[in-house]
Amino acid sequence: MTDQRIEEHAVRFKLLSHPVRLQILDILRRNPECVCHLEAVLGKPQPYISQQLRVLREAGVIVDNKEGLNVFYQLADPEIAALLNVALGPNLPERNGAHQSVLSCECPHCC
Amino acid sequence: MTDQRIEEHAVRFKLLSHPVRLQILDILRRNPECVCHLEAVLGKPQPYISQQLRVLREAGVIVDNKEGLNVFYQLADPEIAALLNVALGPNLPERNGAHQSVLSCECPHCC
DNA sequence: CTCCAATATTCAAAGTTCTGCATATAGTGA
DNA sequence: TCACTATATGCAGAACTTTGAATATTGGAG
Repeated sequence: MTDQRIEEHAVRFKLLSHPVRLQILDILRRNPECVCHLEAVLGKPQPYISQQLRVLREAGVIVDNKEGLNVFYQLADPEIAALLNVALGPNLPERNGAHQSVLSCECPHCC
Repeated sequence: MTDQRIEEHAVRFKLLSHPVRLQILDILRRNPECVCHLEAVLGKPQPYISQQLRVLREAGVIVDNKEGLNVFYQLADPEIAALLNVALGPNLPERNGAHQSVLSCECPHCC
């Protein structure tokens, strides 16, 4: 294992070592979601969510998808998905694909 | 997934997000090793290695085993082992159990 | 074009982690 | 006992992260 490869893996783990980012990834591994949805679920201010999304986006772990005014993010990294499966448990079929609407989110997917 | 469980997982990932700690864990998942061995392999000062070992020990991820003057550490956390398997690749049978002696380490296991 | 809603960016203060260095402890053998 | 070797601890400055607040951008509706 070269030093550089170790360093890359450490950087990856650092992305997962922040509670809000970890929770975002746990949500996004089930479905693509818009920022307002994450804001509603996590109960954190929108600029704060956007900042964490930026960190994940710039690391290549998630990708964004614009739909009108809304931006939908989704997990785009199979290795991260595998780590989440091991750490948090598998992304169960009944959760998978079943989009959970959230009262306080008014985006087209929730309403 | 409760906030507290997310927090616990984030703390776990943080342990793995440091290059020296990650390298230590990658070595220890193969064999128990003494501090002088890690010092020789990693090329870092001994107090620095001991400090990172302390972080891992206090988190319950490794345990220590005194043999005379030497202290041998080994991985003691199956979940961390599983994460390392996914991230760094499996701990291969031919590596497993075959202790790699290191020239600059003078401990009883290396000499 | 103008306004509004959704998201992104910037910046700075507070907190945390990293790292090096000096020093402490504990076990062993003479 | 004393000296020596292996390991552990404490501490402080530098570097990095986190978080909040203000502000900017972008796209759609009217």
